[in-house]
Parts: sequence; structure tokens; C-alpha cells
Amino acid sequence: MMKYRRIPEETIRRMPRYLRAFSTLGGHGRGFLSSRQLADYLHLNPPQIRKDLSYFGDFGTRGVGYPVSQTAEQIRKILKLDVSQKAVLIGAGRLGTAIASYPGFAIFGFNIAAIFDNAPAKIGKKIAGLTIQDTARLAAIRSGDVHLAILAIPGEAAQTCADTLVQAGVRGILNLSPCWLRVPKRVKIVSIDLAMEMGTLPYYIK
Amino acid sequence: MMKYRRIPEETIRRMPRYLRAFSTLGGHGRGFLSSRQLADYLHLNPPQIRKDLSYFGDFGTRGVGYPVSQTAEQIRKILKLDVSQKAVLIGAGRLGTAIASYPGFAIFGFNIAAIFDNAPAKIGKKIAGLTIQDTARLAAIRSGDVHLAILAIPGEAAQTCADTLVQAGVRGILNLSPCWLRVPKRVKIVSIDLAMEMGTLPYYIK
DNA sequence: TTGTGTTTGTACTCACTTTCACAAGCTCAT
DNA sequence: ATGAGCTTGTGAAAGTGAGTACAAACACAA
Ligand SMILES: NC(=O)c1ccc[n+]([C@@H]2O[C@H](COP(=O)([O-])OP(=O)(O)OC[C@H]3O[C@@H](n4cnc5c(N)ncnc54)[C@H](O)[C@@H]3O)[C@@H](O)[C@H]2O)c1
Ligand SMILES: NC(=O)c1ccc[n+]([C@@H]2O[C@H](COP(=O)([O-])OP(=O)(O)OC[C@H]3O[C@@H](n4cnc5c(N)ncnc54)[C@H](O)[C@@H]3O)[C@@H](O)[C@H]2O)c1
Repeated sequence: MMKYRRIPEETIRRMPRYLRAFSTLGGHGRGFLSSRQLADYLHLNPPQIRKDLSYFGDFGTRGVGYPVSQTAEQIRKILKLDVSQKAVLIGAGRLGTAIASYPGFAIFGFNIAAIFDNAPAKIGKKIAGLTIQDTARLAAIRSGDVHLAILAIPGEAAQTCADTLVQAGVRGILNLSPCWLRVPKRVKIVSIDLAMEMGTLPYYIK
Repeated sequence: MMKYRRIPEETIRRMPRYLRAFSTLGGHGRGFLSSRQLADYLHLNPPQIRKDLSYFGDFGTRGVGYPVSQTAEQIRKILKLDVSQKAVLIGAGRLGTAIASYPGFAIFGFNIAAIFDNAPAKIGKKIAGLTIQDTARLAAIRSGDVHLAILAIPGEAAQTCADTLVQAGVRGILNLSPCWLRVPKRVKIVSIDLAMEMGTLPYYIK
């Protein structure tokens, strides 16, 4: 039972999937889900799922499966999503506004605590119950326990803004602008370039 | 000069990156970019880039680098982005509206040709110069040469809608809803679940 | 023409990831 | 209590991708 192996990066990347599957398939019920059922839903192979979960402990019961609510709670603990994670949203443009009013972040424990923009016309306005604040006062978030940020500003401003966020104590950034950010190693970036992701689609059309 | 090797999936996934880099770094100029310069910008290793590009031909010149406009055009050809690719957008909600008016898809040759929704209150309204059409009439796109779709509707409706799209001749789908679509093998899906992607961030916060 | 400096293209090696196969362990009917 | 039927957890094998090192090729100066 040597569980001191290194946990693969790809396993970490799949953990939120499992959480999503347990939340969706399990409903609010307290039943069990087998690696087979999970695999069918997530389009993965059962042994992959079993191995991934087993890196963190023996969550399942042989002959039965994984207990829904218990395993979900375990994954939340592993990903540190068991406590509400405050995030700031930078950029109250088209994409930022959509994100601000999106309830889907709550399932993962994310809570948008503040919205910033640098356009005078937008500062002071309210979206999703939050008043848009001036980016110039971004440093003030240092006092609160905000460690996450969502970047929804133009690419040209993204690096400068990321620098400020890191200065303000942010440790993780979801970057939606089409550029590659340079940050200290302790800061984790997840970049999503929607247009670019779509760029592979025509290749596969025969 | 045996170039009959299998092209790795990961290489395909990186090709749009290279296109983005050539577009951004190269500007409209007609200079050269070395694998080193590209790597610095994209946060990759130079040999990785050279190997990826060499799968498709000898685009570079030793001692010089890759010719910007020529290589960009080659990559567009490889990804079939050299011709304008029509796409339909399904869902004129918060996210759909943001996407409809986003100019960033054009760089990759994407052109949103029509917008659909099933809400009576939205059908007939205009966004981004396009009149929102009734999803019930989605099958009509068969006549036009539309092979791509962007799905920005709730997860519960996504699978049914995907089925209709496939019936209507769509061969590639950018799915933004938090669910895993089941489609025939000939259809390519790129799914992006923003909330889920963010789910790994807290894990890395020490 | 020759030498120097630079950069590509790629064989080889190494690392990571996924899949396979099966023993161990649980449930439940008899 | 026992056996039949599942499902987990995991070592070993297979598959895939990344990194290293270097020869080949080009530009340009002398
Ligand atoms: N809209 C989309 O569908 C979409 C799709 C993919 C990617 N993106 C990317 O997301 C980002 C935002 O896109 P958008 O469409 O919402 O753009 P937008 O122009 O509608 O909004 C950008 C917002 O950022 C604000 N801003 C600009 N510079 C700022 C700064 N230095 N500090 C704070 N705020 C600043 C602007 O005032 C504006 O409100 C862009 O990088 C874009 O490329 C958008
Ligand atoms: N808003 C965000 O920031 C965000 C972020 C991540 C993911 N998403 C996902 O993107 C999708 C859309 O999100 P949203 O925030 O724009 O939702 P929304 O409710 O604002 O918009 C959904 C739109 O889809 C339409 N619709 C519903 N069922 C339909 C059907 N069967 N056919 C055609 N149209 C239909 C609705 O009329 C509405 O206009 C959802 O799956 C959501 O989970 C949104």
C-alpha cells in the first residue's frame, strides 16, 4: 500500500471533471457510482478513473463503487474547493459581464468578490450585484483573502494587470485573453483562448 | 527525409498557437522569426516548435528562421483556416452575446454566419448585425456550407442540440456548456468548461 | 573561396501517461 | 457459511510525447 507516488499533472487536471460528474450524476442523492458509470459519462476509461482517485486514497468500495457525496467532498478537499474561494474579476466588458452573472462557478466553490475595470464610464456601475471598482485601487484586495483572479481584459493590458495582481497577493489566474503571461513560479495560470481552441476544428473535417 | 511519421495529437493542438504567435509577433511585416523567439513568446522549448513545424514541411531556413507571412499561410492551409470558415452560434444568452460581437475569431478565419435561440423573446432581435433565428429552423443550414457550430446554451439542452447540428451537416463543435457530448466519430468536439478549468487553481496554492 | 556564427531538422534517449490484467475485497442470495 | 457476481486498487506493459545533441545548411565577412 505504498501511496507515496508522485501525482501526475494530468490526474490533477481531471479531478474537477470527477467533481462535476459526481455533482451531476449523483444529484443530491447519496448513492454510489462505479468507475464504469463515471467513465461512460466523462468519456474516459474506467481504470484511468480508478487510478486517478486512488492516488489520493481508497475512496471506493469493491463490488459497489464510490459513495457520491463522500467522494465529492474528498475531491473538494483535495482541490481546496471545500472552502469558498474568493476571486476578483478584472474587465467588465462583454465577456466579463457574462462571467459576473454566471452562477456556474458556485458549484466549485468560487465566489466573485469584486469586479474591476479602468473605464471611467463603467466604474461605479453595478453588475451582478457588485459595484465596478477602479483598477487603480486593485492593490487594496491585499487586505482580504483573495487569491484568485479572472482576467477578461484585452491582451495588450493583460501582462501589466497580471503583474499588479501578483503584487496584490493573487496566486492563481484564469486568463481569458489571447496572450501568454509571465508570472513567478508560485503563481498558477490557466489560460483559455477560445478562438485558438476552435482553431483545430477545421483540420479534422475531411 | 522520411516524412511519413504519424503527426501527434498534441502537435495539432499547438498549431493554432504558432499561428497566433506569427500573427502577433510578426505583425504585418515580412521578417523572420526563430524557434527561439517563438519559444520565448509561447513558453515552449525551441526544439518542440521545430519538430512540430517539421512534421508538415521544411518551412524554415537554417541560420535565419521561419519567414513570417509564408509560414503563417502554410499553417492556415494545414489547419484549413486559409478559407473563411462559416460557423453558427447557438444560444444568444450572456455568453453567446459576448461571442457574437467578439472580433477575435476573424484572425483564425472564422465567420459567424447565423445565430439561433429558442426563446420567443429573443427570436427576431438583432445582435452583432445578425438577426436571431428560431432553433426550430436549424436544419435549414444544411443548404449553406456551414460545418462549424459554437454551442452556448444550458447543459441540459446541449446534447439534443448537438444531435440536430450533426443532422444539419455540422462537423465541428465548440461546446461551452458543462457537459460531454456524444457524437459520431466523424464529428470533432472541443469542449471548454470555464468553471471546471478554474477548478485546479486552488490546488496549487500552497 | 573559405571561415565564423547562427539556426534548422531529426535521430536518439528519456519521461510521462494510459491501458491491461488480475488479485483482493465487498454484497447478497441460498 | 459459502459461493457467485461485481468492482476496486495496482503492478506491469504498452503507448505517446518531450528533451538532447548534433550534423546539415545558410548568411555574411574577409
Ligand atoms: N467576447 C468574447 O467572446 C471573447 C472570446 C474570447 C476571448 N475574449 C478575450 O477576453 C478579453 C475581454 O474580451 P471582451 O470581449 O470582454 O472585451 P471588451 O472590450 O468588451 O471588454 C474589455 C473590458 O476591459 C476593460 N479594460 C481594458 N483595459 C483594462 C485595464 N488595463 N484594466 C482594467 N480593465 C481594462 C475595458 O474597459 C472593457 O470593459 C479579451 O482579451 C478578449 O480577447 C473575449
Ligand atoms: N456566462 C458565462 O460566463 C458562462 C461561463 C461558462 C460556461 N457557460 C455555459 O455557457 C452556456 C450558456 O451560458 P449563458 O450564461 O450564456 O446562459 P444564458 O441563460 O444567459 O443563455 C442561454 C441561452 O440559450 C438559449 N437556449 C436555451 N435552450 C435552448 C435551446 N434548446 N436551443 C436554443 N437556444 C436555447 C436561451 O434562450 C438563452 O438565450 C451554459 O451552458 C453555461 O453553463 C457560461
